[in-house]
Amino acid sequence: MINVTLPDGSQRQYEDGASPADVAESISISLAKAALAAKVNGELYDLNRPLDGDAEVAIVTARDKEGLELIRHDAAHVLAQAVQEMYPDTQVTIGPVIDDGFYYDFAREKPFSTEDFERIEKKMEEIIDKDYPIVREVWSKEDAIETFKKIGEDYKAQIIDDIIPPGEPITVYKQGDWFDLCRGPHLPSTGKLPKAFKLMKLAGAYWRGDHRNEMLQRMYGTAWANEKDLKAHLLRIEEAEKRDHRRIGAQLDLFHLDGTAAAGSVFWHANGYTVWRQIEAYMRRRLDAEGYDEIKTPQLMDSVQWEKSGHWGKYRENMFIVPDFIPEGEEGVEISVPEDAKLMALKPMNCPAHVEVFKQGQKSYRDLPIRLAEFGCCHRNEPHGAIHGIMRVRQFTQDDAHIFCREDQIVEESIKFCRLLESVYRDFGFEEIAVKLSTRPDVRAGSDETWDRAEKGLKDAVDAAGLPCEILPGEGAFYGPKLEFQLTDAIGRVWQCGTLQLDYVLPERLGAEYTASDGTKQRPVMLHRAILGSMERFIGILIEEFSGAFPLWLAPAQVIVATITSDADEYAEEAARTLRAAGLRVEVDTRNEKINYKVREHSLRKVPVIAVVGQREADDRKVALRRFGSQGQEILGLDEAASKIAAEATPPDLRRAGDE
RNA sequence: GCCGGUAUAGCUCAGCUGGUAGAGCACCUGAUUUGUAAUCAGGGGGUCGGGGGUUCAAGUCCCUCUGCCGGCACCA
Repeated sequence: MINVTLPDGSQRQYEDGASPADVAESISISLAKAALAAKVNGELYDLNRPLDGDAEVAIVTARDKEGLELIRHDAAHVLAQAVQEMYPDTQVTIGPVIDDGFYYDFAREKPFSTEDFERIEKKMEEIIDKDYPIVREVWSKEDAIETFKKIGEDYKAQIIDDIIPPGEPITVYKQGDWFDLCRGPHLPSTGKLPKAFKLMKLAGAYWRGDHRNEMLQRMYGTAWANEKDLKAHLLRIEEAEKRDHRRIGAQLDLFHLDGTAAAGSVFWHANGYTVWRQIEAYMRRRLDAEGYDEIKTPQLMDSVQWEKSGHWGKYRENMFIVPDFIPEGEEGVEISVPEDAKLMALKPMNCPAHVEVFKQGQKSYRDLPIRLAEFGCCHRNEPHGAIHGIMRVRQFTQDDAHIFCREDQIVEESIKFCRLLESVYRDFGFEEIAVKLSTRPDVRAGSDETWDRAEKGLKDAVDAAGLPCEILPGEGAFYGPKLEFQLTDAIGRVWQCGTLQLDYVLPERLGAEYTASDGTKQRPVMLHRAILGSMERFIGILIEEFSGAFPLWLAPAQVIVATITSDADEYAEEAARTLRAAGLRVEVDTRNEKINYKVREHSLRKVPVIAVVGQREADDRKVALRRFGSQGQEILGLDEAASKIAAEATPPDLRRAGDE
């Protein structure tokens, strides 16, 4: 007999060899029906896998996180089986669970088409209807490799060969005639898989994620516990697409992109640039208050400078090179660059230039830390497939700064930075920030003691700012560890925004030094840091975060004064003057249109406040305010309205200053 | 850069098996002076992404280049 402890603490006895399925059945018929797998002493078990002895058992159903993952994992297997039955010339590779679903990578000469999806889904449903038992088998590594090789599954054989240590057994799951290498666990049979899945997209993916390998065909799918959840998910995607910054950027006339005229560079329109200017002004105030010195450095620098910094050797293929010469010859004639032309490069980053500024004159230990900030416009020749809206561009402006400090100042400066970043993100409405700490890579500069101090310094800084942090071992730059601060866009794509990187190397390479208290020359440590990351990316994320309905302080047009009849035109202009005098961005709409039409149009533009004026308001010197997102109206005296809206439109940092 | 898809009016899109382009919105003109999410009528606008080919004839078929979209790789 074996003793089983259930999650509620109660105990039951079972025959030797009993499985979680027996446990579920003994509890209730409905639980037996809903059971997908079990947690046995914390480890996930197949429902029919016999218990090894006394155990704590929790039955997993579709309502558990693990249950949903099982469903998705099985959906991937059923997909693979369906595809191989329909296209026998296909090899399977891997098919993991991801957020909201799964994917499976197939190797096949001929490309699949999304038009095949419907037929594949039908085939998957057939496999579910056949209700094949899913059977776990334990094979030896050698047998497995031989078997998979024999049936032409070279990728599988390779996976087993590479991943499984010699002599260790592997598990194989069979469903009908089809089987796959898999750690498991799985559902007891294919019939348990809810018909609440959908194939979503087709994409290329390199075998093992390495671009030197062949490209496989990846099928993405989504799978849920029931049809209702699936529908809800599809609806969420649809809603998220409406928030796409590229779409809203066009709708609200914020910016445009022209891949032919300037691939990967943004044409900012007045509306979008107004948002930019508010953000820039805000950041400038925050930096001023934190003791930064704002500077401006050259766009083009001699290649010699980039050689010194090390960028020329390592990152040249991502830099825009500009030969410094005067073209000769007739108009329309091909320009040839003289061989002896000096080469310049558009800056891909600001650091070397900031070191140059630091190096001017003598620096004492008393001067440190020196914090040099720049809204630096950088160019990077990104791979074409990487460009994405305004999130990943080839010309972008960083809210960059470099802190030159002594080693004993690192922790304090890092803490100050994390606190500032946290406060800034909060001001923009971001509560959840993902923080990653990338630690020392195998190949690195500097001693272990230095790395110990640096990594601890960054970790202490994040902790002090009260931010949760994930460690990415070995992901740091060769010159130092780094913190990355990530935000998520509407579709769930994660973007790096803020960063803090410790650097002992560049000051050395470029010869930055200060005079220490004992009169010796010392190297400063350099902290590369950005809060927003790039203006472009950050604004892109803001657009998606707010669906284009910016908070009042950021909105391109804050108030629209809209007339009902032309009798109120003159008063509308006066109202606008009053509102503008209060510091607001105001537009007037005196067009010969119905008020319904105007309200609709400005609501679609997501203008925060519509001030309606008709004869009544003109007579009483009032305005009827309608807020974006609400139906009601508030009638206020003109002066009162101006001061009230202006107070609401105060940027968060100035509001705090005003409160104190 | 790689795999797949895609490109028609300012925008969103229609245009079957080849027979020299169409809708809605937007825009312009006129009428309408209107009280909180679309007033009515008329009008203008496209060398169908570029180049090449097949054909009596190409938006439609083929090749190629470019951009864009979805992934992958990359992201100092």
